[in-house]
Amino acid sequence: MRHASFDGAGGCYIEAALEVIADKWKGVILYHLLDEPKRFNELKRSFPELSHRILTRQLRELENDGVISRKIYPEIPPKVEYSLTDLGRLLKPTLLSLEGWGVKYVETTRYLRNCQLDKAE
Amino acid sequence: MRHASFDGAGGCYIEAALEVIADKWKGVILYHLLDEPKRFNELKRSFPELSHRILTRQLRELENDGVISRKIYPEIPPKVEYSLTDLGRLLKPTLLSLEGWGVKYVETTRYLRNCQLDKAE
DNA sequence: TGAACTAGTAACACTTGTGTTACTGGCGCA
DNA sequence: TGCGCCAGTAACACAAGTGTTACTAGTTCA
Repeated sequence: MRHASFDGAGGCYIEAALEVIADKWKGVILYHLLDEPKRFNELKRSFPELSHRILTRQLRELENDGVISRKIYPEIPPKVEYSLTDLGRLLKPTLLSLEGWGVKYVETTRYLRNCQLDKAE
Repeated sequence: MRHASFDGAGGCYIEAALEVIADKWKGVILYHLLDEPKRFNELKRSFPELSHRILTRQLRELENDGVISRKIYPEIPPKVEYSLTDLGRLLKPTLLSLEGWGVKYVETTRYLRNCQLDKAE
């Protein structure tokens, strides 16, 4: 499903961006990394519903896409820290913009839902 | 996979926003509607790889989410026009921000790809 | 001694999303 | 008469994404 190339026609860059951040957990993972690096289990604790395995994969994909970097401390027990790369940090305004719209969306649909309830009664 | 509710904790609003716009074609469809309403087949012609059926479904879902509206002109042959709702128009800065980051992402990864080629040679 | 911590990997099942094909009906045109 | 236009729907196949379970190794703590 990945595009091999992007010529920028017709909003292709939007597709490119969404391919990177739009998987189920990636947006939220990036959001949690916006301000500070986090360790693997630190992230895992942030998302109790997210399994070990899936977190690993999402992190690995984000790493391959160049938006986060993985730093391994050669300690026992192992310590691995995930942080945004320069490219990842550029996502901050975009993510905040998404969040802002998300608030409006949730408010609006909640309103619409209430309206439908009103009609139903 | 849809969330029933969003309490806003930990970037949940980002998830909410992504659930609306992040399906394969939705970002691009919205992008094409940013400036003017479009007819069904007009959109279809913009995406030759996108099948009739899929376009219908993506449009229907966007409509259910309240970001686009569907206006039927009772003519023969039928005319159906899709345009952004108020909520949809609020997405404009977000989509442009995504596009901007997409450009940087594509440039960066192209650069990285070149580097790997350099190494391989 | 055995459990829990760290950060993983491998094999598999399940769910969702995407796409294909064939069909609808009223009209214009050759 | 038969084709294409318009905007769809229905039934189905297939690919991708998500999630579950069981496993790894070295260390610390009870």
